[in-house]
Amino acid sequence: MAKKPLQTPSLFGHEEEVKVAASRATARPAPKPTPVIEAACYARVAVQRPLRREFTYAVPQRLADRVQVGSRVAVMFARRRNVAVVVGIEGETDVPPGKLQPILDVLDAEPVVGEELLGLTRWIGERYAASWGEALAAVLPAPLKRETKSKRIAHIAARADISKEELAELAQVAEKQHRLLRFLIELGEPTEMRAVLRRLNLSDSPARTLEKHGFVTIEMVEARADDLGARASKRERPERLSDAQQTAVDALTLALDAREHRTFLLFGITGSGKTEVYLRAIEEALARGRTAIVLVPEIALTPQTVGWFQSRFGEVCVLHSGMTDAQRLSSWRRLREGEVRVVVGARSAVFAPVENLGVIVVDEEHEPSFKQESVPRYHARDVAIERARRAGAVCVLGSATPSLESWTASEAGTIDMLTLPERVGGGAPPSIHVVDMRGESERGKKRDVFSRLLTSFLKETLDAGEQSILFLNRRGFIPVLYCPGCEESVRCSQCDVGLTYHRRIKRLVCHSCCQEIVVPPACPRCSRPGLRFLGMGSERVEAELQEMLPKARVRRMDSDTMKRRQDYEETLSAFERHEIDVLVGTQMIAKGLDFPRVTLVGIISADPALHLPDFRAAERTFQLIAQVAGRAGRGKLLGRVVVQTMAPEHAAIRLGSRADYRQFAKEESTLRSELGYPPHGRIVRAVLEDDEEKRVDEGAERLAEALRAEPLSVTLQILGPAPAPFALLRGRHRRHVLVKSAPGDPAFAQAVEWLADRAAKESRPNIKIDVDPMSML
DNA sequence: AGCACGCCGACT
DNA sequence: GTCGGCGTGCTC
Repeated sequence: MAKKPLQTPSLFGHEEEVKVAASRATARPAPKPTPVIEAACYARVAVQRPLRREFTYAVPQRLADRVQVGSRVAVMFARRRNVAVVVGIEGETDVPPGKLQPILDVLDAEPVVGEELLGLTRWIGERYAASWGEALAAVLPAPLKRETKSKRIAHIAARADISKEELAELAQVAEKQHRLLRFLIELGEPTEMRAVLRRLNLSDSPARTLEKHGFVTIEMVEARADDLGARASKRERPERLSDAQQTAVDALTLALDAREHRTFLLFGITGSGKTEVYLRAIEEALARGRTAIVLVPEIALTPQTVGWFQSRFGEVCVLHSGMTDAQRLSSWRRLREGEVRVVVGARSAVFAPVENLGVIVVDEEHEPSFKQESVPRYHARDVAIERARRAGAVCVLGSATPSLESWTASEAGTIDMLTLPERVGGGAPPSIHVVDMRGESERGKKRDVFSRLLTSFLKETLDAGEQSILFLNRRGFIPVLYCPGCEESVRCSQCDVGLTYHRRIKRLVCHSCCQEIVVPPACPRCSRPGLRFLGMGSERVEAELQEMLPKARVRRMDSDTMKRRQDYEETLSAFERHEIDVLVGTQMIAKGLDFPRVTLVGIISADPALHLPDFRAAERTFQLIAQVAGRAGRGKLLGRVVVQTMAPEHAAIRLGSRADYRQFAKEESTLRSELGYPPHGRIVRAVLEDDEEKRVDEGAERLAEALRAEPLSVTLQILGPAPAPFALLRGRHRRHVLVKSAPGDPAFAQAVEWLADRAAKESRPNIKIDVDPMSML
């Protein structure tokens, strides 16, 4: 379908050629040849730049019959050759002829984007303060965003035999190179250079110098990643559904037949059979000749999940971040051709180019990973609802712990609620035990990791030949190195984040920028000795558990031990085969794993999530407890859950442990409404960043002041400027300004517009606009 | 975002 | 005297 340009591009593609030509041209005074263009008509075009407007190009006679709305075209833009998307065709233009440029080529025989996605991307641009072109870029698979076919990216790796002496010498003369090299040695394998440099906040200059001196090798490789096949995980098609499931399926089918848009909240506890409802809804859509999109959180997009859909529907397209560009392109084409009618994927699959959409499922709709944290900062759930609305399709939001936004909408009747109140296939819900850790320290005995109750449960479970999962949302051995002198913890000089001690490498690590330092003998701030380790991370939990239960087969699963996808697969299958008795892990093990022999789940501490500087902290904690608890007793065996906390009276923990969502939603909703937080209002957040503190301070101050002076802000609440929760991140100082509005206040969109314009005008400090932020971090 | 243009400090 | 830092303004 997508046609290649007629003439073969050079080895490096058009961009390079043009760049050379342009830089040569700058030597001469007038680089503009301004030929008179015979225009058949004019095309409005969106480019992938943060310019919130479109540009007009002349359509030459020879291309007139090939230029269509939704086609990709090649144009000169800002003196470079670019791919753009035609968003409109006009008979005339008021662009002065001197500025008008021609369309150079049409890159597709058929438009790549249909009317529906064109409208949707325009909506995204407006809603999320992005340009239409940026929103379109989120839709198109990477290869279609370039004119040349393949993309090569730089990978960097340290030489294998670098000596201690070489490293030590480098540390003396070139600090940046040393930091980079140490990081690469630790990684041990070739890694995408851009990502590494970004992580360490370095330019490519230290990397090039290291290469010149033979410490590292940099090579250009084709983008490539692991293939995510489906695993033979069938889900039997039950002959009968439970009454609640049947009611839900009937409601969805009815809506499908009405061919009108409806959004449903499918509220059902873990194990209540939500997946079967999705599967039936998709069956019904397919039976009516329509198509389906299933969105799941990235972390839940496992071969197992894919398998459920594949075994039921045969051909299913999968879209996820681990795929190569070529794989994504091929999935995309098959969907566009109508060859495959069901797609399962993460966030961006909401843009799958299917026609005649019947149903969009958003599973675990409360998951924060549905919010994209780069431009365009869209929320896939909200985009799904909007897309379904435009397509006259049914949207199903599924969750055991819905976002307060969806819950409130269903209570208000904006969306319809379907409830699955009980577990299908029997299986009693687990018993939940909250342990107040303030009562556990006893005559100097170390009980800060395992309470007496959890200890005895762990022993019993092991003796019974069953499995346990221990959860702690913190990596490392001990998270805090604390100075009693100045009552502060040792923090990263670049990020102002507390450093975590990792025993394996015997160093303090910043979990934000990966910088590592040796443990200082005295407090870096007040230079008094006597630094103390406080608290715990997953590494320490693992170590103490092994000490306590020497016979138990313990495995830790966090981003330190699971560097690659296959590590993850390997550990999970070992756990499934019961070669592991206790799995210790972070966030990674909280979701979606389904093991029938797990009868004990322990949350080592529920508190860290509770203290995040975020108005959703309580909601997150509630969800976490409910989710982790859902891992216990998924089979025939009875499950037990232990939740350890210093704040047992907190609503999130009190109600989370009883899985009383309704009550929690009620209490939390009241708190939010008092403060005007979502869902009782909307937020747009401006984050200002600069490496000079004074500049951000002043910039943030000016921005808040100017916005407050605008007439549009009379109904708005403008908070700040304040230091952002990471006031210093990778060496950049951060401030933020929050704008809150009442629901439905038209001033909200105006404020977004105002901020977007300002962000476009000012480059220092850099301003980022996040509409409906999911996190303040 | 890129990228070119244009104006002030440390090097051959 | 020039190379090169980054502030400013523009992109049909």
